[in-house]
Order: sequence, then structure tokens, then C-alpha cells
Amino acid sequence: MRDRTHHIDLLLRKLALLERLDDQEQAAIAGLPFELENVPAHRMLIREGSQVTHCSLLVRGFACRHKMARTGKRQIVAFHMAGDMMDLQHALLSRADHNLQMITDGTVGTVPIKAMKAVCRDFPRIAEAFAKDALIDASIFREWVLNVGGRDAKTRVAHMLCEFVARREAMGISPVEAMRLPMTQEQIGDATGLTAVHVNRMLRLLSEEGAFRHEGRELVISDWPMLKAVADFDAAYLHGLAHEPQSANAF
Amino acid sequence: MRDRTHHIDLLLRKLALLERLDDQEQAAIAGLPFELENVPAHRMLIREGSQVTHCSLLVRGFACRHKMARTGKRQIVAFHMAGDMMDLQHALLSRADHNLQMITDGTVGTVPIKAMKAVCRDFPRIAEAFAKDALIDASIFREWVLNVGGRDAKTRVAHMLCEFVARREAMGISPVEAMRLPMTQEQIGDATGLTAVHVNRMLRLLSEEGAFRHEGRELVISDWPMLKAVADFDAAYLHGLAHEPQSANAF
DNA sequence: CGGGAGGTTGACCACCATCAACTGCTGTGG
DNA sequence: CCACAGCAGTTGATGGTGGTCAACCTCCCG
Repeated sequence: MRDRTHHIDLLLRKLALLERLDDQEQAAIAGLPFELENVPAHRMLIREGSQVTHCSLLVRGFACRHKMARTGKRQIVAFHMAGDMMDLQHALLSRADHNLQMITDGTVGTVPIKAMKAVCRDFPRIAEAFAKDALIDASIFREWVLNVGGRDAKTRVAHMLCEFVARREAMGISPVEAMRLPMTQEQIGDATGLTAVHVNRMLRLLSEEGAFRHEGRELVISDWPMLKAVADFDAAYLHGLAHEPQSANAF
Repeated sequence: MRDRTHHIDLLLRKLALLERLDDQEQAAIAGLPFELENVPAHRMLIREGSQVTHCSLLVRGFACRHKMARTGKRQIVAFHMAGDMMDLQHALLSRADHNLQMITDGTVGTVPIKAMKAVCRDFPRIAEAFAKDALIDASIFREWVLNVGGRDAKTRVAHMLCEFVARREAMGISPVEAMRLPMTQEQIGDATGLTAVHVNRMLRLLSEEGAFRHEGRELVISDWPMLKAVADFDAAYLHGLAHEPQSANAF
């Protein structure tokens, strides 16, 4: 039973960060006809240029959105984790302008856009919550433009880590103190406009300076204030979709 | 009389690209209580971190949105031209996460967010049009992430030019064949993550290769297909907010 | 006529890309 | 159980793209 509604819990938790929804509204969300599917790592969910008829909720695992330059260089423009609505924009823009791809294996819930529009029509506050989510998405893109366009390699990598950790914390996905990064160094490179080799060097640098350390395959953030400072990170651009790790205990 | 309604014409023209609005809906737009103000070049309209209570429509002139890195490096994340709603996101996200500043002198129309919300509540298709505009904004940010993160200097500068020309064409602001760029080379640099010096070199290169030429202070695009090819430009990401210059006559 | 902003050009150099080799995991099949 | 393949990570050597610094030019506009 818990399993059948886990994806609804996730979505409600996310929306609660954006808008206070009453029982009726929560029931409307719970009534959305999600179809759940387990998908393997690297599965392409949506391809640039294709027509999109469903919205996707990530229930388990990690995914990313990316575009390609003519040279073949891939640019990751967003990472997604459990609880994220990954393509709200397709509710109104029918053609995908980028690819959506799983990083790890996971579970995806899809809803017909018609159902999304219906619930938005009947419950304006739900519509507002989804709109806010999309606008915060845009704010994150702006920060990424600054990150790749205006910061040096070490800062870029640190910033990416900070955002990832802060969003994880907000969704309560896992203890932040010790986590395994789901993305490869090459993917971090594709997100920051660096090569995997240079990402590796920057991670080593940050680790040598004491921002985090490796414990087996886990990454342990040993000095959040320091990492945040190096990263030039200020969570304001996440507009409440993430608070910084406050649980100072582990740090 | 034409002057009093010019800003409404502009806005309706923009919205017509996004949604077919009937007479009643157009009348509702025309009824929005815009306050027009002439503003000088470089005027800051909105500052990062401030609370925003109005939405701004650019009626005349050019503006940009930008963020600052800790080092002081400024990153421009968007250029705006007449007809653009510059901060729809602030209708739902009350705190600005970036600055909004005039590039040239111009005219700005402001509407209280309450009035915007009211018209959106009463006319769902208007709400949808504004939402589409915000989503296209996000798509443009994604393209910019790719541009600064994944393309070399020449391509970046050319791409920025292409987007600017295509959007101008869509809004019918001026003949595209000959225009004066409103932004300085330093601003192009801040938008592309390059220095003004290097932007200068890239512009020279593009011009030497015949993509465009200078006539006095005007820039004349002499070979749009070539510029577009060099730029790795595909207008799909503008989702109909801009078609490419088709008037092959001048080229 | 003078001052200032923007544009132009050259010399030099640093950051990060590229190429290449090697290590260590992990899963898989003999 | 081992061998092997394959992917991710690691490290070093070298070079190029684009940054930095500095000088000078051009065009406005007061």
C-alpha cells in the first residue's frame, strides 16, 4: 500500500514547498492517473524535437536534461532527483527542445498532459504551484548560465555539488553527510562545461583543501561552510526549493 | 492617441505569437493599468534580492538581465527588446534573483502584479499565453547554458547575434538587414562569457568571413545562411517566438 | 576643443583541453 | 574461482584558446 502511493507522497512533499494545498487539492493530486515504470540507467525518456504528450515525475533514481552542440559536445542543463517534475514545460510547449535521460536506473511516473491541465483548471492553487516550480527551474538555468559563463573550474564544480546537496536535503532523499554521487565525472564535466579530466583534478583539489573526503565510495562533506564559500553558492536562487544543510551536527 | 495605446499594441502582437486571443481577451489586456515611464540608459529597474510588486513591459529601447559572481564578474543572462515582458517570474516568485537594467534609454510600462493575477484568473487563455512566454524564456536560458558551456568563442558570438536578429524580426522592430547593435562589445562579452577584447576579435573574424559588414554604424547581415551555420543556430528553441529572417531579398 | 566611452590591435601568458597511459572496480562467463 | 572486458577514475606531458595588460584610435557630445 505504501508503495502504491509513494510517488504521490513525493509529489505532495515537493508541492508543499511551493504552495499550501488543502485536503481537496491534495486529493486531486492523489487522483492523477500516474503510470509507473521502472527504467534502466541511460534510458532516453524524451528526445529533442519529439512531440510530448505526458509529463514525467521522477520517483526513484537520477536523471538529467541535455542538449547537443553541432560538434557533438553534450551540455547537461539540469539534474533531477526523486520528486522532480521533469518536463512541466511540455504541458504548454508541445515540442521538446532538449533530451531527457536517466542517469541511474529508477522509476518514472507519467501523466497525460490533459489530466495535468484538467487538475490545473479546477484547482488554481495547484496550477500556481506547478507554475512556481517551472519558474524556479528557470531561475536555476539562469544560475547555470552564470556558473558556466562566469566562474572558474574549481568554483563551477563546487557550485554544482552545493546545488545538488542542497536540493537533496530539501527533498529529504538521504542523509547529506554521506552520499554516493550518482553522476560520473564526465557528466559533471558535461554540466559545467569542463572535461572529465579537469573535473577530476578540481575534485581532488577540493578534497585536498578539506571541503569533503572519500569514505569508500561515499562522498562525505566535511566542511559545508567552506565548500559553500569556495563555490560562491547562495541558495536564494532556489527560491525555497532548497534550504542549505543546517544540521550542523555532522559537519 | 496612437501613442497612448502603442504599448498595448506591442503586447498584443507578442501574445498573438503565443495564443489566439478573442476580442474580449484583447480588451482585458488593453484594460491593464500600465504606467509608462521614460528611463535613461543604464537605469537599474530591479535589483537582485529586492521584493517585486510590478511586472515590467519593455515598450521602447533595450534592456538586459544579469547576475554577479563573487569575483565581480557580471553575467548577462538575457537581452530584452520592445514587446518583452521582462519579469513575469516575479508574479509568483516575489524576490528577484537577478538584476534588470536598461541598456539604452527607453520606455517601460509597469503593471501591479495584482492586476496581472486578476486578468489571468478571469481569462485562462491569457494566463496560458503568459505561462508560455515564461516557459520559452526558460528554453532560451537552456540554450544559453549550452552556448556558454559548450561552444567556442566565434560560435558563441555568432549565436548571440542570430538570436537577437531572429527575435527582432519576429517582433517586427526594424528592418533586419541593417541595424545598429544596441549593446556594446563588453556587454556581448558579459553575455557570452568572453572578454570585450576577444568579442572584438571574433566580430572581426565573422566580418572578414563575410557573415556581415559594417556600413557606417550599422551592421548589415550579408549572409544569413552562413552566419546561422557558423553560429550552430536553430530557432526551434524559441518555440515560435521568432522565425528566422525569411525575406531573402536583402541577403 | 577636450574628455570620455567604446572600439581596435599587439604581446604575452594561464587555464583548461587534449592525448595517452595506467589503475581499480564490478559484473560476467568460462 | 579466475580471467577478462569495460567503464570510471587518475595522473602526467604538451599545446591552444581565450584572458590580461597596455597602448592607441575614433566618435560623440558637451
